[in-house]
Amino acid sequence: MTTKVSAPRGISTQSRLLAEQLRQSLLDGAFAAGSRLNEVHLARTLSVSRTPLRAALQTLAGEGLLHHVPNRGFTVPEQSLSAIIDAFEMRALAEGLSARLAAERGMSEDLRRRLEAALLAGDEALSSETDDGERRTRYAEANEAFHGAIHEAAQSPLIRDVLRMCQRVPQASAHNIVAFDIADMRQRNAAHRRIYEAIICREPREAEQQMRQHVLAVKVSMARWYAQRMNSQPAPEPNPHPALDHRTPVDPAAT
Amino acid sequence: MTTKVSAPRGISTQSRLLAEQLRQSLLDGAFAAGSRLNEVHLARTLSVSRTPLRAALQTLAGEGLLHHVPNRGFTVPEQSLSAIIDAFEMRALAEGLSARLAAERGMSEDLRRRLEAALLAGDEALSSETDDGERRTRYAEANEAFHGAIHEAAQSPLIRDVLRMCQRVPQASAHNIVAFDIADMRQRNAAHRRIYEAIICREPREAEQQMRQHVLAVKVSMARWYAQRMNSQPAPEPNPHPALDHRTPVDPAAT
DNA sequence: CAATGAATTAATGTATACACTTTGATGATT
DNA sequence: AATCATCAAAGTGTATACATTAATTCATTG
Repeated sequence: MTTKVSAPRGISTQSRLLAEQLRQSLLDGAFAAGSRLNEVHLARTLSVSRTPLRAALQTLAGEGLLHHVPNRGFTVPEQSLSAIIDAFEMRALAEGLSARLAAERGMSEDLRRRLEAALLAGDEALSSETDDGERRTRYAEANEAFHGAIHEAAQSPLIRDVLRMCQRVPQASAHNIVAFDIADMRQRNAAHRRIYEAIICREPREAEQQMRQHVLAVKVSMARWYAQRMNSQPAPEPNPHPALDHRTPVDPAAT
Repeated sequence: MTTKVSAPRGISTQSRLLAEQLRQSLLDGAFAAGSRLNEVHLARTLSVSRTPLRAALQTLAGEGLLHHVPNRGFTVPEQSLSAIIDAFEMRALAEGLSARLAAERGMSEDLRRRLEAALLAGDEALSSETDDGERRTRYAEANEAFHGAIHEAAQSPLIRDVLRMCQRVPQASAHNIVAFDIADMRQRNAAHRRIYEAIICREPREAEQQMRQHVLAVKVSMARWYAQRMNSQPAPEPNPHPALDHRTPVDPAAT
């Protein structure tokens, strides 16, 4: 009964915004694995109609972030431990290929600067004397910027999408560094520097090799962390994120 | 008008069937690269309403088989030569990982039989004295069965999806063997046998290595074929498919 | 005549009504 | 009491109308 043109439209469509928003929530683990997404409920919660919501869900299902069963709707897929390991293995190969291509194709001035900035940001995050949480956040950002610049340099939409697919297992995502202690981070940072060198010196094989080892090292950290966590805390609850209980609005400020 | 329940429904939904059908058409190259898909037209052609059609298109866009721009609809992405090469590189790594996991995790009796059957089918296709087209078709089937069995043995949904993503470049698809001559096929078949041996003997590294080389060899064949084709036949027309030629002309001014 | 811009047309995005399927509950029958 | 049939409730799938955005046409003007 509201007027048909209720919300002020931006340049993008509701579907796109919804997809983006939900993707982020899913990667943040806001929805419990295995849980079912109720369309009417979610639509009401987000103040949209079912049509754009469904469009977004279809997209995310295509990306593998959701599972769809014909007359039973969309569910959040549950990831086994082996699935997480596989995701790291795959990501190591894809990131390696990405680094190799970056070394082969060279980096633009702009990208090179971004890469160096990311390295410096990593250094700074490690040397600064803030509290642990803050350090993690800042290192995670630097880490993501570093890898992102390389992905861009590779100039391959396919690899970008493959990497995105690897991150559909949130634990294998590039911005997940929860498993790191400070020593880990230092080692990762050193590895970044070696990768950077290899790319700048245009040594494809070296870049690929270094990058693979780098990602596999992350895998080991993650596996170790998981093992500990499993022992001390038998019920691995999904990340209780801000206001993201699946019956509360995803983001109060989101319009 | 007709009653609402016009078509006899199967166990699946229209959206799913449409997605499947369109995916096949896209992989077969039935739609010209760069062409725009008109929803109303396509819906009429396929005798469905726009809603399930759009659902299918959303899914395919999520898979990367289509491109979507907000108020301009769905288009078939154009693949550059480098994109094709990248797809092979990525596929080589993913298939390699797949083979490695198959070797690590072992094959069930059923899968082993299927693998052997695929090998025999390959042998037979090569030794039989049918015409060339028939031989290709049969070899392509054997090839797909061989790789499919390995993918299944790897038991990794992620890798399966990554491989599917690699095949969104139709030229890099496992069932595309148009570039092969008989000598090529024999070499491929021999490689299959080596891969089989490695997997059965539970030698993960060997399996991975052999598989990578195998796929990269296919890449070389394909590249050679493409080069020839480009010289002799500058206008590579897309495969004219059944009743799906509704194409809206590509804007000639679009560069 | 070229260029610009309003009006027309077509195509996509969204809302909503309705049909179909699933699921859970209720009650009858054994 | 247990089992199964039937039905009600809720949820998903589809059709269609309408809104909005892009593309085209055509007239006006410099």
